[in-house]
Amino acid sequence: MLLVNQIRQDKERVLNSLRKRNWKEENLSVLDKILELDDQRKKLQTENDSNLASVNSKSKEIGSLMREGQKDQANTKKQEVAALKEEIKEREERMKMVNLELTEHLLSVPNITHDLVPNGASDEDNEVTQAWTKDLPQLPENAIPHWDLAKKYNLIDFELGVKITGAGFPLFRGKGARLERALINFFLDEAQSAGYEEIIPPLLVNEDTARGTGQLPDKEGQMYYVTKDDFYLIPTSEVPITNIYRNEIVKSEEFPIKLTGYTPCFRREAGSYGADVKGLNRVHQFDKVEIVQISKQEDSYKALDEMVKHVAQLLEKLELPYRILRLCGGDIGFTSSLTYDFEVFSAAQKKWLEVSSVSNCETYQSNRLRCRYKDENGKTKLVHTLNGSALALARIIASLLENNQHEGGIKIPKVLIPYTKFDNID
RNA sequence: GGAAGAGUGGCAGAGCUGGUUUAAUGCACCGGUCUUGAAAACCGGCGUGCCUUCACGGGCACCGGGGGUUCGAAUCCCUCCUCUUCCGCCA
Repeated sequence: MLLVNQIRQDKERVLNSLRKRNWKEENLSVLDKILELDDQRKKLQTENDSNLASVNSKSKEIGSLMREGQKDQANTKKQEVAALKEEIKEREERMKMVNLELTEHLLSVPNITHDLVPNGASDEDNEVTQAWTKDLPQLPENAIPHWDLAKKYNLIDFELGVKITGAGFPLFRGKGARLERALINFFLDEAQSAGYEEIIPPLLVNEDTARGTGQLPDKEGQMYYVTKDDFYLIPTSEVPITNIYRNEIVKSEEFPIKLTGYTPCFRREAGSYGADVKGLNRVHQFDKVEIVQISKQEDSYKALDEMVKHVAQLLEKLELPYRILRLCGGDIGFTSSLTYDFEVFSAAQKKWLEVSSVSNCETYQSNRLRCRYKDENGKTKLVHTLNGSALALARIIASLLENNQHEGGIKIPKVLIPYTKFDNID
């Protein structure tokens, strides 16, 4: 959520950002509406505070009058207070309405985009900032897509997943399960070497937490919800991990904060059907190792670069062909200022699959989280929050299986062999 | 799940028979005096959010969350959450 002051002081920038996100001109007036509501809010509060102050002082007077036994005068004062209270009640009612409407509008405004974010309407307009310049893997004509490979080598059983739960809940077994676990451990070890502290967070979160990172209210339908206890299944470990710092004032010596965590991720993916959901391309439950950084405002883009390099290096080590995209205004997430996506080439499907998304949310999340720090002048500032996948497992497995298939099975990349304890799947 | 007790500012800890305590005191922390330097001692500062002010400053709210009683609530009532202890159940 943006601060009203960001809109007030830098309205042009916010407007340009909304245009970059392809907002219709007629919807841009929401900013004026916000400023107007904020003015109303301030006016109401000033009036109300002075009434409250007057109630406070009169109550004190009543106290001393009572002690002196001046009952009549006290009663007169009491009546004055009663009148004020009527007014206060009425005004607070209005303040509530104004605040509600103000928040509602603020929530509808996405984060301000970074200048580097390219214009564009959809994922086709994303800017390739690092293309794959070497040859793409060439597979023979009869190359097998990963869902068939998974079946052939008994690595993943999609039908059993359906039986046990439903579509989109794959069951890993044997070397498939082992490969999954190998990747998790490999990613966690790499993150640890890069200075990230490992976290194993709860997989269910409460409403405050879901609100903190911006999943609520607008992405409500994307999360699984446990009605009996009002918990949400996490769509990514970014949610519980970033919320560690909800309502905190971070001490400056704690920076840089670098956290990593492996968790399963649960996504309802309501409304997405079709070719893309085949196999592991889009599932309701998948494993992911996430990296999170919480930084001072001036350090966040350095941190973003560092995270991008970290992810790139993982893909290098896995020997997977990848490219890096800078998301355009039409594709970038609501809460992000600047996002880099990583896509891996899955050679049998002949498709680029998104395996990581690294974002700087600047103060958009921290405003909601109320996560702050003191700068060198002792001024309280909102932190910048960053998160990135390092990496999402399902699609990595998909491309690993497809790209590394050969006559005698599926070859395991060298870095993983210490983890899998086998070098080939057959 | 049942019973009892408790939740106060970074920590400790008073207040909890409602009104000069709208939060004492100690520790920690920051600044100063003293000192060659340090310690000790002394003096001062020391929460968050919002409103107002060019500024100095002033005001409002917050004592686990929410609601209520009252002229006035940390203090009384209701409700939820959390923690501790005991019982039950259970990896």
